[in-house]
Amino acid sequence: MLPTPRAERFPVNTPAASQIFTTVLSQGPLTRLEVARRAGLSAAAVTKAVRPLIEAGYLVEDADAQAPPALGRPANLVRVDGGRALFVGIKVTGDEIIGVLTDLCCRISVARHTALTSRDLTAVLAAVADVVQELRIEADGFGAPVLGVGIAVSGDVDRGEGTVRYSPFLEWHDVPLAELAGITTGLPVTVDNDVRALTVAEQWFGAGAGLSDFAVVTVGAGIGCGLVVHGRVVAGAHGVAGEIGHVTVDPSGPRCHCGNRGCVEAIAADAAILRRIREATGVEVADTTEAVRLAHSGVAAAREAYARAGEAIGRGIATVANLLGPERVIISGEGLAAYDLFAEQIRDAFTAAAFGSAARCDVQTRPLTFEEWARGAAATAIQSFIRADT
Amino acid sequence: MLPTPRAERFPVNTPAASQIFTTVLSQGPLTRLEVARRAGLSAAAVTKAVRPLIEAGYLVEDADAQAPPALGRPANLVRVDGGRALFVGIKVTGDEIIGVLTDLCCRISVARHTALTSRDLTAVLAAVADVVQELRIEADGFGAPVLGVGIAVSGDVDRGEGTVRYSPFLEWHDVPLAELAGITTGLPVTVDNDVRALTVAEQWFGAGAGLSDFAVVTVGAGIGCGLVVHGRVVAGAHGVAGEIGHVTVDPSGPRCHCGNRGCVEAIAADAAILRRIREATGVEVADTTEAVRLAHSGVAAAREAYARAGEAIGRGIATVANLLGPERVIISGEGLAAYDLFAEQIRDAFTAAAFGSAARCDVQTRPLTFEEWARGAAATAIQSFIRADT
DNA sequence: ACTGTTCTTTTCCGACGTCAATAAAAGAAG
DNA sequence: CTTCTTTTATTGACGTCGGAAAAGAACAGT
Repeated sequence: MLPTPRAERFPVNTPAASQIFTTVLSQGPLTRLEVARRAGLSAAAVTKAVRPLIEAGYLVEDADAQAPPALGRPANLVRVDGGRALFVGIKVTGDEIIGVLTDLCCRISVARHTALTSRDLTAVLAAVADVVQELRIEADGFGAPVLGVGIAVSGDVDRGEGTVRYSPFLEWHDVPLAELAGITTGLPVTVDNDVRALTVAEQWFGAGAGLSDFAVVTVGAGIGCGLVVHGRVVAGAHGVAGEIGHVTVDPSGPRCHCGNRGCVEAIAADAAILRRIREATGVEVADTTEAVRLAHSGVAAAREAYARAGEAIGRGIATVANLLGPERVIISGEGLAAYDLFAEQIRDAFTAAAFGSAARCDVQTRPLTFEEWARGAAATAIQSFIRADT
Repeated sequence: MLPTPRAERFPVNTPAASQIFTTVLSQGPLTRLEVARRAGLSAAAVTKAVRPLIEAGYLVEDADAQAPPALGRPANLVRVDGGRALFVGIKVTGDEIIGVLTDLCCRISVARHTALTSRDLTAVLAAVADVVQELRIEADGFGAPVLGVGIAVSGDVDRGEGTVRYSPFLEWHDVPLAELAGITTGLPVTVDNDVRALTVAEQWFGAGAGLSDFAVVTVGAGIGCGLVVHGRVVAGAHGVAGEIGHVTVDPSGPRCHCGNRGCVEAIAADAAILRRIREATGVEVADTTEAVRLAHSGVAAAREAYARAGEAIGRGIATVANLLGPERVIISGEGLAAYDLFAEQIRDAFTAAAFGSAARCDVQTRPLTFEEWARGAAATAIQSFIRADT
């Protein structure tokens, strides 16, 4: 977001034009008329907005257009030329930095993992700069410029300011990360919360494309949730939003690190599942892979732990659906590796707890590799580049 | 919303102008410069938008401006002339119709209650027409035209279409109420869900003025919730939203009419409190007035029922705060008559269950008479008249 | 009276998007 | 093969909206 020297700028500033570009970006190849309809504009406006974008190389006409049973003049499909520009997305965790290089359509071409030896700001900054530098070298092979960097951090992040207000994992307070990383990398940097970044990726390049109200629920080490309401990601007045992990599902349940009992996260997060298996069997379980294996081999305690987790998640999703009435909920995260172990419970608990037609909400799952978190960061960088506030 | 013959129209159509008017309407008398700041526009735009509105009589310059310690040219305050136009708000319940006459600033001048003998559509329509007619006669005394009617109905209402999709109390399905009532009254009619209407009233004329993210929680016969996110009332993709009443707070709690156990509504709604007192004491309690009396006179079972209700409400509010991070939550409804009986529990449960800085959310209470529901309906009519989609 | 300060208005101008008309590109009909 | 119909894309004129900048207005000190 910072003014970085000689950075290439998107050749469009009007709200309508950036909305048109966004529509093409997220809703695949479209005819100009169809773009006009979906963006609520006239066909003329689309024609006028599209031309400079084609000239600048961001849009192309799809020559090999599939011709649906057409009457009248055949339509010319317009799509984004993903290869026109590249972006870097970075996910910072407590002990690792994951970087990806994506094109303008947020397709990953290269990924890099780097272990983090220290959580000091300077160490993280250096590691980030290293990863960005490596990916820029890779980028040379693609013949397109890298136009921005997105960094995703868990915790309380002010994207507008580009600061990390508080990160429990990194133990940072009020770090102006966008500015600092902008200096070390020489590129425009966008910083956002990791779950919100993932939500942006779904909104523009995933299962949320074209929807104005949906939710993303991540299952894994923690239980997170990104919300899109009225077409915009919810940020929360005080930096807190989407804390589905701390919705109470059982006041007499296990204690959560937040101090309450029976939070979704205290039942369905990886550590909670491992703990429950240990408490039931007395056997220490190393990691989730092991836990999944146990469950699949029929160990009752493991199966039961996953069933309870599924029920908690389903209830949490129902709570979101009851309050916001989203069109769709996308369940994602590393925890989905065990999806078959709790899919049924999620669905049953959701259906039972959803009120009235909130149950008509479409609940989907989407597998998630760890690089997807970094891809979310890239999505925020793309969003900032286009500077669409939608 | 229907095109009604010779209805007076608001002399403004541009988004900026209606936003300017809305800002003045909801944020009291303001200087033009201050309006510009809050609306994110230039001072010139405000001057240009304000003039025709003053000429049409909707705005006036406040002559008796309080002059704060001023340096430089004194500011001219602009405010809405409430007396310029009148609106009718109607709340339809299962057995009563409440109508109010308000001015443009949504201040009630007259109220009318009419018992409903039948829930048939024709009977309700006739009663609505009667109430509107009576209020229009009253309106003659104020020398201002009645410019619209708002009707609030509980259930699934499509405000855009002006239809009641489903109302459990009235047993209506897909009734085009706005159109029908428009014919019988000869005025433009807006139909909306009752809780959302109340939320609009708070957003424009109440404790939500100027906020872009807040929630209204109503406590009484049911537990409802209206949400404003990104400056707009949440309607829900399937007509369901804000169902805080069916957030589960205790999976082993009392059964709720929705089929689940331990919903907020199953613990904190009027009937739930009465039932709990009856089950604990064996004494049949007639109504909430009686229940409050018992609690005030020290009957332990009654006090405990209210305490539990407060805890459930506080947890429900915390759930909203954790998911959406609103700036403020406004607790309202007839149930507040017993506020002193559960205020402490609401606050404690909220503080305990709110995650991190979500607890910084400002929780307020606002007493609510039954006419306020009708006032909410009037607010939707005013909103439609100005046709601001904000 | 003059200056400084702040609010308000005016004038000018560029930009944006719609309207309506026109061109383009097919298949269908004769 | 020509002409018509249908649908999509483009063009240019036009009106409008809102911003920038400058001028004006209204007061308090000095």
